[in-house]
Amino acid sequence: MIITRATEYAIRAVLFLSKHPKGEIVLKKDICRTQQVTPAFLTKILQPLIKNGIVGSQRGVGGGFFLLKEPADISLLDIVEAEEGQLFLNHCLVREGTCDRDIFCPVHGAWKQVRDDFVATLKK
Amino acid sequence: MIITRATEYAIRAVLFLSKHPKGEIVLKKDICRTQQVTPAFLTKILQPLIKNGIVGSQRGVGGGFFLLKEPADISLLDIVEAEEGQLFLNHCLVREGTCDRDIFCPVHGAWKQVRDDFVATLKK
DNA sequence: CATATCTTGACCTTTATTGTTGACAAACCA
DNA sequence: TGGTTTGTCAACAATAAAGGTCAAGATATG
Repeated sequence: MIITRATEYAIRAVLFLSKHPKGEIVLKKDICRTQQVTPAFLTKILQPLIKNGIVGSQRGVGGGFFLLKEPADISLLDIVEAEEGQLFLNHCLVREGTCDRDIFCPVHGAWKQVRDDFVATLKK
Repeated sequence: MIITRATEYAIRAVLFLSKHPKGEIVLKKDICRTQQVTPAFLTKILQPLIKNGIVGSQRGVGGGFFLLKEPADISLLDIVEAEEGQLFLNHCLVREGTCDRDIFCPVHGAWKQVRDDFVATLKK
């Protein structure tokens, strides 16, 4: 019940990118140097962010990465879900209807609320 | 970012125990039968609950397990923390002061709030 | 075309989860 | 007393997930 290091690095990378002027391209090695992560691993971590339209990339000489959104419009939830997939907390909630206990299980509703509250807080 | 199966079984076991009259001893095999978990694994799962004073046990003929608290006084957080240890969500929060970024990192405070809210919801 | 840089997928290592097993301790009963 | 039932505990094994590396390929620049 803890976010992965990949997610943690992703958050730091976005934070680092957000400190640069909008549209400015940041070199991978600059991110690595400041965030203490190897280039190979950072590459892997950035891909989900790119796929989810949070970060943009540019190849070739002078290429690198940059934010595609306003920093204020990026929530922790966006990054967490980009890296780890949709957030469920509890196995029963993974697929609605999978858990045949939802009708009588008093905890089912509680988990749903916990999840929803958690997601709501991360969105802020 | 999901609870383990061990925690999930623990919650079910507590739920099952709570359906029995207070103080009534429930056989391990009855818990196993109804919750689809092997006796050996259930034994392992129940130990942390016993160590944390949530469940009591009785050896010998007619022995088994029973709740030590009123069901209403047991929160999901009690069970989750018994099984998985204290909840942090984020590595920075694992040990206060470990993360030298807390002074300038805008996300640090956010995670702390997310964690606190999450814990508060689980307590209910 | 040569170089810099990102992309992709396969691969490897380490750690955590999910169980199982067997020796042992305590309660009960005859 | 001694056997039976049941919980306790620590070690072990299998599997899954996380953490991380690498090399071949694609694309932009000059």
